[in-house]
Amino acid sequence: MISRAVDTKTRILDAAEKLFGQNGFDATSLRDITAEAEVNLAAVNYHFQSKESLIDAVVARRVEPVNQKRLEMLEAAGPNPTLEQLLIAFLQPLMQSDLAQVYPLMARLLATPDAFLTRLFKKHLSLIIERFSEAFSQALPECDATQIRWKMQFTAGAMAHVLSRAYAMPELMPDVKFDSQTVLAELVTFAAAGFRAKEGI
Amino acid sequence: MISRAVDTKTRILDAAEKLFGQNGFDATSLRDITAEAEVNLAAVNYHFQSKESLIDAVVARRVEPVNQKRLEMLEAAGPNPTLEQLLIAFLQPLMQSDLAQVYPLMARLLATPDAFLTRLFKKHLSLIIERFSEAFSQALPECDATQIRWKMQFTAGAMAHVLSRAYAMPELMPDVKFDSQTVLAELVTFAAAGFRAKEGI
DNA sequence: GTCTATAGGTTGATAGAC
DNA sequence: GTCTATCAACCTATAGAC
Repeated sequence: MISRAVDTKTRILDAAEKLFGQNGFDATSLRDITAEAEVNLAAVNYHFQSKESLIDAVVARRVEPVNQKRLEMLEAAGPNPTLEQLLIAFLQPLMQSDLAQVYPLMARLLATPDAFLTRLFKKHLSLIIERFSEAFSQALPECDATQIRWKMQFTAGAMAHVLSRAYAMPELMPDVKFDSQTVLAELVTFAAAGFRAKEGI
Repeated sequence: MISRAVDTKTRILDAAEKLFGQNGFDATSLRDITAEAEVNLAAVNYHFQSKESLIDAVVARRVEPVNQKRLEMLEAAGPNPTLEQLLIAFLQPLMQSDLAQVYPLMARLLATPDAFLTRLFKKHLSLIIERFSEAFSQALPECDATQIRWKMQFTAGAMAHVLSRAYAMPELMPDVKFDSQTVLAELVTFAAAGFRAKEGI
């Protein structure tokens, strides 16, 4: 349930974030959102102009702080960061446990290749991808730019999959407790080894 | 365009496969499908009972042969397969280039955690997951079952992400040509190293 | 098996009172 | 800013003629 101690605009954002993550963007109607937020239907079109603008606002509210933290951690790692430092700077700001409620939304954004969402994705992430691919290339000078991009895609896909299944995990993996700290460590270990691996199949 | 040289039922499956992959399950209406297939709207409910049954049929037609090939390759690898052999047996049947038209559909299935699709996913993949997790555990005896499951999740996520972006890749990675043979090799190398990596972060 | 026609319900968005 | 009421468009599914 969405807290009533905040203004209408925030309640709409909170409800939309929850339902978009849970059921997807297409399957969530504006009526579902206003019912969850306990606000009037017309309030959505008053505060946001359209459903697409609402999606943009919902995503931007969560992505921008994550990206800022990523760039801060990238900078804090100094001029010659290790591969592990780079992976943590990229993954940790999103996989923090206090963002667990946002995992499903982020997973939808990462894994839904619709035209509008792809545009949104590029708008919010092209700078991050650029900066980190430079850093990865510098950390692995023997690896060409194409290979770096594939390895980043693999890592992002692994992360997206974990985020999308975070809540379903107990069902899919009954004896495995989901703990974001542990999974982050597992993923960093996995991806770091993958980045360092040379061709030879 | 869907070929007219096949029967109505197949034309519906072909059109649905294309549009579900392109625009998602929710965003694709039965009208979209019958228009693309050039058949009458009522034919969908005649040949399939409902939209959910249609989705099931569309998925089953492609997943079952892939799973059969996976089990064949697993068996053909003998009693003591290498990690690389296991990864190829899991990944190659789906990432074959002659299945490129099916990539978007498979990516949607893998990356959409809706209740109905999760049920579909489990129905078609639980046997595969069981068999391969046993085989991975046997190939990496020093790795406990939980870690094996995470590493499989990471690998599946990397694969799903590549499949979902296969057609968008030229746009997201302008100077990288998508070639399923090359990407398969890159992914096997990446994942094999990730599987062998020990904790130590 | 294939068609038309339509029932019955939902959707995003807006007009206009307060 | 918030509400009610409503529009026009869309949806899945089915009944019934051929």
